Amino acid sequence: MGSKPAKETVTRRHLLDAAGEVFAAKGFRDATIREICQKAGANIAAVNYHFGDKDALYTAVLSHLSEIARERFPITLDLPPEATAQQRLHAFVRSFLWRVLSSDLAARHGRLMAREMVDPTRALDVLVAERIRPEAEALRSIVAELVGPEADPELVRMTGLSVVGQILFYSHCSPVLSRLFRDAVFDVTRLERLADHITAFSLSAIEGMSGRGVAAAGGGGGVGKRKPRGRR
Amino acid sequence: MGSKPAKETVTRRHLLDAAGEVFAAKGFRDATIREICQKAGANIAAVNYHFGDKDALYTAVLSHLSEIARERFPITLDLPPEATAQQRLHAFVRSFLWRVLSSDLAARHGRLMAREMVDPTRALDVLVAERIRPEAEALRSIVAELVGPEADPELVRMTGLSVVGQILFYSHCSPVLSRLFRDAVFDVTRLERLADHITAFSLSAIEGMSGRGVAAAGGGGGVGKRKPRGRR
DNA sequence: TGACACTTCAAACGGGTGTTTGAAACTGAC
DNA sequence: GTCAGTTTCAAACACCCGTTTGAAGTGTCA
Repeated sequence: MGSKPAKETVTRRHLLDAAGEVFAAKGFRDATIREICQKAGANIAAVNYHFGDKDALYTAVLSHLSEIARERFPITLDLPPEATAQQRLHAFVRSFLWRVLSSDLAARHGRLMAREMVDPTRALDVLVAERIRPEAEALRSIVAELVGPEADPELVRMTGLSVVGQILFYSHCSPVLSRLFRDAVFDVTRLERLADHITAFSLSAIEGMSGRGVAAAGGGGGVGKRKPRGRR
Repeated sequence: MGSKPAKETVTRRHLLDAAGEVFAAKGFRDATIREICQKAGANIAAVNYHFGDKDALYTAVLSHLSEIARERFPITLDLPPEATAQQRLHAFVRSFLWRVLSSDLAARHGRLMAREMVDPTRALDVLVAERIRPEAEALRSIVAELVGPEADPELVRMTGLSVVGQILFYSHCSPVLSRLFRDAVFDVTRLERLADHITAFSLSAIEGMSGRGVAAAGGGGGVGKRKPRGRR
């Protein structure tokens, strides 16, 4: 619990930055303390002095980056509290996509999380408890509102997973994507278009699947392309 | 090119099996030759004698498992050539899901591929060229037929990625899923329901998004929620 | 200045890794 | 039984890793 606040020295910050870079690029195991220290301009013993050991450095990086990602791209971007479920879904997709693909610090968090999901370290348990579960619940409630109150809980769950699956795919498979398509760079407009697509795709799917579709109403902010009142 | 056929001795096969197990469980880097050999009941030098080095063993495992997966779960399961696009999409989703989640040998391939996608080794390039790209093209043509011939190629691409994203998510994030939901086992009926959901979700999305929607017609085999057709 | 706590440093330690080696064991044909 | 070819074996090698150590540097306050 209340461990010491960990004085913010300059070397400590350099180590944190360099470690984020190297861990994101190579993963926990393949990253070496020697490389991290060299990139940080610090001595090999600096990690052990400032953090204790490699594990502690890793979890420090993870929580640091995840805090950055959360405050830069909060799940409910700048939505008013009375936003429609459609708008909230769009905001969710958008913020997640940016967290994971935008080419700044937060993206390191994306790659780190991707690694952690496929090949968990001990840090995943607290990550699931503190970060992932709350946001999964947020998504669940959005989807539940879209699908309708009487919907099968398992349908709601699978639908939510279909949404995040579309998003995380771009993060998890980016090495494959960059090999499949040579124009696989994600600039701002590309990201926005992607967020629009995923949102429209999901809303359209939900609307079509739930015989009636609460989703058909709404019509809030310009989320999808156009919603031509689905045939069914 | 035509390297030697690699005599099939019993030790070689044991090594291949054990390596598949260990590589799938721990990844290339964390897997040790010592553990593989011990599991195979072979001497430490056996890997170098039969395969050359660790890298060669790894690529041998990868190509071995990917061949198994491809022949056990071909993309067009047992469809007749005149099957509708909807049926072909269902078969695609189903075979992919089984490749990745079914709890037999092929699933090792799934975990191995997941690792390879997030954290590529040198083997990924040939994997993309020989295995992934052809199947990506197969999916593209299915989606193109569903979306309509006049559709924007980028829409087709993003839609295809939305489909595989939903599938691979379950493979990539299984450590997270098993922590989020404690009933995260994938038995046969669960898998079938999942395949049905992803197919229905995607078809519904496509139908709703493409103003008209070729998908509306079809009505072929019961692909959506209902599932009359038993297992094979 | 001198005492003190904090931080950095070069060097080494112990352990685990993939790989090599040279001999031993085995196999099957003559 | 002999012998060549193949396969196994225990032991060692060379390397890289995370970590530790004890001394040297650095700034602060009395």
